[in-house]
Amino acid sequence: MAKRSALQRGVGVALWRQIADGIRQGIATGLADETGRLPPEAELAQRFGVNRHTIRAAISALAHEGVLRSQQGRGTFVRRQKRLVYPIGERTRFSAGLSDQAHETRSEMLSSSIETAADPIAFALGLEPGDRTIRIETLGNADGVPVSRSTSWFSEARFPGIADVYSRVGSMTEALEACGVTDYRRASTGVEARHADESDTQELQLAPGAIVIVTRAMNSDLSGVPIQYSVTRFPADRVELVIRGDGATFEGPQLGS
Amino acid sequence: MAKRSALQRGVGVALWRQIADGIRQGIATGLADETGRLPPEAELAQRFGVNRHTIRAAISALAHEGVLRSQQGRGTFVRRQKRLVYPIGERTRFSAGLSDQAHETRSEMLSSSIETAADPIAFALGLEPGDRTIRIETLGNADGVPVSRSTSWFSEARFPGIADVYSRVGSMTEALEACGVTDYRRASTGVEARHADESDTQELQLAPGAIVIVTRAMNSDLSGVPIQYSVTRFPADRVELVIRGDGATFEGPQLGS
DNA sequence: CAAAATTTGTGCGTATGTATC
DNA sequence: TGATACATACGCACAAATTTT
Repeated sequence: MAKRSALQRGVGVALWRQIADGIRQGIATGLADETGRLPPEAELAQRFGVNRHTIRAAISALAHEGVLRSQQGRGTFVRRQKRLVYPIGERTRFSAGLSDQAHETRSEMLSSSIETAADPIAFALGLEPGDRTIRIETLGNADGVPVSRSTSWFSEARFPGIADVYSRVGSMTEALEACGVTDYRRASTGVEARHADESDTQELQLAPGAIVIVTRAMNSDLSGVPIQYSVTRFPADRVELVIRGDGATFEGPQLGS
Repeated sequence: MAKRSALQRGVGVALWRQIADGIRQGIATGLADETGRLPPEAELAQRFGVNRHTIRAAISALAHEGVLRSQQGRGTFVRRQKRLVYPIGERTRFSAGLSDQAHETRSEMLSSSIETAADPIAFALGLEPGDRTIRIETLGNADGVPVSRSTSWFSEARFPGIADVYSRVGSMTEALEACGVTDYRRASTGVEARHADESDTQELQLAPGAIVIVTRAMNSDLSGVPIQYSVTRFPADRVELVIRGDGATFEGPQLGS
């Protein structure tokens, strides 16, 4: 077993939170045994070099977050084990990529509105500043757990009723089909990562200090005309992106975790 | 300007660090003016709703980190403004993608070693467990700032002298060429994000609590035979990935930052 | 079935870090 | 600069639930 990375004091991040992140990370790399049971608090305390109270604070945070569950006398157990793999490629779609990894995947529309296109979005969609766009907010679930939170823009002139259709069918692919787009492609995807802000922690049910992966995506129709610009936030501890993989993913080593 | 996200007390992350992260994020979205000057501390204190001491602690941390520089009587200034865009596609290469964004990009070999292939890497490279691999550690720089930290594995049988060649030429593409690989393609890329650990903070010169984007990549030759497996860590506040973009990237809105 | 060992839950005192005023 | 309040972390002790002997 590799030596656990050293904790740092006095850097503005409490030890219990660093440990919570360490445990969360460790779960993916064999910290818990095959039954999902974590080592006892005393052992974790020794391994991390802290007091048992500090371990308990970390576990308490993860339990509150739904990652762990403790039982007096029995131990502490992992609730969810694996990360979802979200494939990104020319034919990226929400449900198609996840349906084989979870029992139930659902994309739900939260709200929609009409906006005057500001500069960057107008440029991305090939509109004039001042043209009207439809903005749609969606939440992606896998087995009841939020795994993505998207904001999408469409040209209102081209897709006037897309919000209504989408709210009924719950699938972007089907909604676009109903608007005359038989097929579309992912033209480009930007990827960033940052700390979750307040809206992330609420909408994705995250712990404060959690990490979100942010993608900015352009979808175009087959003739290359942009049809959709969207910004999506993924919880970094529940989702992993895979680019141009055929769905298979190697379980490579983590390196420094 | 969107309302700044509320700070939270008692969540294991000190206010000054939350603010430091907020400022770091805000720099990318117009917190500083065109000269790179930040609003005065008093104004920041009011905007974040904290005492000026707390703002000073945040600025001090960012200054120590090299992001800001304060001058008595003049103000506080941003040192680096934009994030590097690291393109990922079929023909992903290090220097080619960055050379137009920085004056000097360099990839430097830190060390190399010979390892017996463990399960996941052997599988990824199409080797038998027990076959020998060459492991190469590299650091990517752009204008003197670390922007990537990679660990790569190759089959020793196929590329016996690749470490020596690479350490001389400083380019993976050229090193592979010298070993008979005229061209190669990125077969798949896995993307995750996590907090920086101790080795990240040292090797990439990051602040504790910073975020790293981790990619796990497979490169194959033109006949589809895997030749390289690598794990790369990028500082999330210095680098942004773009997938299958032609290099152009839209400056879309950040949404919740 | 009973006793011992294991493991989580709780209480208290103290020292230090964080944030305000 | 101090004074104050709260959060964080430690150390020790013991209670309660569960498993093992």
